[in-house]
Amino acid sequence: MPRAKTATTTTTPASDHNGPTAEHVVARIHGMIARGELHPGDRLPAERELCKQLGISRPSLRAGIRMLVTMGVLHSRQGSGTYVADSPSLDSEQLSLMAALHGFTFDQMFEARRVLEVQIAGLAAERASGETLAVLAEELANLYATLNDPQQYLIHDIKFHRAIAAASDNPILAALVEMVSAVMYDRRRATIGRAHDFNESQGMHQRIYRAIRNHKADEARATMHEHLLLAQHAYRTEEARPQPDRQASPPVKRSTKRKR
Amino acid sequence: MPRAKTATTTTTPASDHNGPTAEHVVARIHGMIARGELHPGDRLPAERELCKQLGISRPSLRAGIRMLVTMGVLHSRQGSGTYVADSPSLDSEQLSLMAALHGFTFDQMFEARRVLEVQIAGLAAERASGETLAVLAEELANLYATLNDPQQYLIHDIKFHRAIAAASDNPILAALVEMVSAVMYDRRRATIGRAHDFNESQGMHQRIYRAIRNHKADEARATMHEHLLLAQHAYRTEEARPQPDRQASPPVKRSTKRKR
DNA sequence: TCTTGAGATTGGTTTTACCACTTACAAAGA
DNA sequence: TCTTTGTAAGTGGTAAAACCAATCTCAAGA
Repeated sequence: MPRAKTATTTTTPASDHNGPTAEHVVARIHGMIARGELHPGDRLPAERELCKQLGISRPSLRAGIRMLVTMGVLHSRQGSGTYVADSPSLDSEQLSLMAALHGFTFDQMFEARRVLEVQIAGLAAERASGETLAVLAEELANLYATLNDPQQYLIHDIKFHRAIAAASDNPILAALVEMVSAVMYDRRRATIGRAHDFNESQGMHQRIYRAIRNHKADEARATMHEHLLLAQHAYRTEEARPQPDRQASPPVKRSTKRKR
Repeated sequence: MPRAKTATTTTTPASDHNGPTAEHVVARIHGMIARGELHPGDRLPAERELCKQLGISRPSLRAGIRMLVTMGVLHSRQGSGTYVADSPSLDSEQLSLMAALHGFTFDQMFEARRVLEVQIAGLAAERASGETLAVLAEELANLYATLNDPQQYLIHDIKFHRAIAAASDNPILAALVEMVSAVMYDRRRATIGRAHDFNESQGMHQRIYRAIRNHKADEARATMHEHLLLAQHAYRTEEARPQPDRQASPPVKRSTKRKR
């Protein structure tokens, strides 16, 4: 009878996870941040000193720090110190790994993008300022410049969509888009070479940009919606094309035990 | 160079991270999962053996494993082994920490929820099956049962919204909702005690459930939209109200000066 | 004033050892 | 024969000490 997983989950995770020590470090630093004792850009005390303050060994402290680094809350620089992150960014790798683990389909990814980015385009149209519009225009130009280079075009495609998310002026939504777009990029760059024509895609980008610049929220949403549907269809075409082989190596030792 | 550092855009490249060793472990296991050599529920080789295979020391291996555990891809059980996660779940703690770090406002959280959950309610209405509807109905009943217990009501409120996300049949969207709702819970449980009446909220839940059960997507979306707006307003009221005292967390003291 | 290099400091890695927990299995009891 | 139980092996968790590599500081020298 494993615990019923009280649904509160995560919040104060004395849950399974690792031993309490590493969690203790995370909770402690979490508390320092929540209490306002640590701000973005601040430097933490040296490891050898901090582990004394917390009364734990250095490996344990490092374990906790490593978790926070993985979460994107801290980042360490050898020889310098450990600092509080100054720009919010969710690590996209975990979504990427989950995608590989649980076989997220591309249709699901595009659906998630539609849910997020259609509304975000509307918000961006309502709020975009001169500065964010300039970033958007720059990425639009980069897209034009790389129409004949699929790999580079894909990169700037992602950046364009992220710039729109940033223009929505909601860091939470921007972070979510970053996650989803990262896993998108990971999987699509494998097949992007088989794409044959970005003119249609780029035309949509142009229209989206204009709608945002002119503060036409409805038009921005509608165009983004159409764009994502077309992109989804384009990807299906890429995927259907002959593949340079990607073996799915035979199953290995599946333990299948785990009662848990 | 396993990770895609190319499309990291404006945000910190996340390249610094830790040394390459831990990253190497993550990339290696990521590859094993992507290649289909590891499946959810599988058990990894013992640490002492795995570190020989990878040609690194045990602490380094453990550092990489700890990162994957933090991402929710693996989970370790002392005395038993390390296993591949069997249910997708993004660790919400990182969003929670980012919220504390960068001062996400509640309006931003509710806006993110609207962007996500309104469309998700529509998807749920289109796809909800008998089984998922049963889960929804159960949570609805739990809500009724806890109308007089704010803390419990809040918990089931979150679970109800998560159940809707699950009913959308898109694990990516469900994972995103879990993240956002977790940080929501963390911050609202501090003030939920000051709420005085959940009847309005519960009426909306009832209407949302009915719309989903009857497969009325438009109605589900409209009702969810209205519900989230009302909830946002209700929270503002709670926040403004004097605290009925409940030791809970002391007010944030932001007096500390920052020293770069 | 600018450069430079030595020393101190910091995080990164390894090695070794021990502890706490879990599991499997075989011996003892019914 | 079946059940119980206690031991032993194996697992992840923690700790300590030592060393490596990158960085920073700062004073000596040009």
